[in-house]
Amino acid sequence: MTKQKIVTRKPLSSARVLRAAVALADEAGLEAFSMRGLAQELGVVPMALYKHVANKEELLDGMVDIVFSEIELPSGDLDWRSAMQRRALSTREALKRHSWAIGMMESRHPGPANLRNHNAVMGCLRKAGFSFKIAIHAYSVQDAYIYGFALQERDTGFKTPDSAGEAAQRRAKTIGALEHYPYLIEIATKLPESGYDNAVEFAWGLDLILDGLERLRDSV
Amino acid sequence: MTKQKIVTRKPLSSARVLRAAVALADEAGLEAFSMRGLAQELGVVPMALYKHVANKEELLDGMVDIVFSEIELPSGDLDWRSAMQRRALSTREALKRHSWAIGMMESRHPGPANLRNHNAVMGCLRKAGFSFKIAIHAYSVQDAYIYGFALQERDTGFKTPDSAGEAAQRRAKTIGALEHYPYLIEIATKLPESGYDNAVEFAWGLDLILDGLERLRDSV
DNA sequence: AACTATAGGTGTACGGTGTACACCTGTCAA
DNA sequence: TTGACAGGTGTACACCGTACACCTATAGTT
Repeated sequence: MTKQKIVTRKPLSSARVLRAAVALADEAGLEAFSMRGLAQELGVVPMALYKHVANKEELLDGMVDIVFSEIELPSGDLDWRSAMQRRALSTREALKRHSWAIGMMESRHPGPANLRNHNAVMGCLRKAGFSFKIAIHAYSVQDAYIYGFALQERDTGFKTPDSAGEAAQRRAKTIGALEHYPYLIEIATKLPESGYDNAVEFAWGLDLILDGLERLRDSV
Repeated sequence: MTKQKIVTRKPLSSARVLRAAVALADEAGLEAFSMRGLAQELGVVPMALYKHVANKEELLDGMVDIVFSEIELPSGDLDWRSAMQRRALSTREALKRHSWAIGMMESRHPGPANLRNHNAVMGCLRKAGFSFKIAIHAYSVQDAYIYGFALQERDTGFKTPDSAGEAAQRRAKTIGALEHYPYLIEIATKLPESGYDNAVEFAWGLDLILDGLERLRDSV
């Protein structure tokens, strides 16, 4: 009856804080993510966090690097196109799991996973025979597309998985408001019945871009 | 000496609040943009704003629609490719002027300018002969690219236009930290002397995408 | 065994945020 | 003349990030 507390709380650590932070942001969203909320989640007083993280900014930096760490690196065993495709899909998936990270992937102090990722992607392109200049271009288009798509997917996603009835009703109301926009009406009516799928959409655009790059691989 | 105040302040209006809000966000950034700061800018007490705007969310909705209103609509006088190119460049420029809007263009309640814009773009593609399905794809790739590029441009921009000396010094330090990332070192060394230009970069990727779309125009 | 340094959790407090609510005041219609 | 109303004001509340002083339990050294 000496050491044994009633409930010995596992001690904090920056890694544990970071993991909890990612989990909380995942389920609460970035808007509702606060130091105070995180502390509560960890059963601790807000200021306790500051013994393990300098401040919220640095915490966010670390969280973003966790997202980077979940992205598959381009494999050296594959041709460059397949490797790029896999890492693009993997990036989209990571951003779907952690949609709070979408606008922040390149805006924060880069962590080790970030550096490893960028180095590997650029390496894959260079080894595939792309000139430096074209490799930069190729990297830029791909990432712009990936991040931009993630943005759109987040913004146009059906947040509430409401019933088909509700969806139809809302669609009708929307169409009413769209009276003078014939092409928006076309979208509102045809899109739902066209079997639209974000994953398919993403792959389509990615293929278009990779096709274009393939054609340019041997340019200067 | 009855009516004449010392300085008769022009009365507020939602339009004036909105314009001031955009101006303030432009120069202060979204982070530093607050209702209280906006009120001060307008020489008024914070709560006065709420007589003209429901709340901050709705204010942001209106601000984003102002950005949309500054984007050139695709002209019917041009071939679809040129029209798309112009509106893409125009979008990028609007987002450079109002970089606070970058993550918000599709995430807020759409205003009239937003609807007009989307309707016109979709209309341009449909009239150019794209099938509904391909038009959706085409729209999606382009916008993902445009918004994603704006995101990257904002995040990797040289915020402080520091002197060449400082830039070189910082580069040297960066390179030191990059020891084990050969391809990042290549970027850090070659990119600055390669005459990299964001406008050129943007046009390059856009062309690649439009080339791809042109090839697919007559598909189903 | 006694002492002390330190790591890590606590409590309080400050200046910031958005905005609800009651209030006042000047203008215009009846 | 009256009274409604549009629009600016002042106060107050709950929340935010975090600086600072404090306490406490453990580990190392003597």
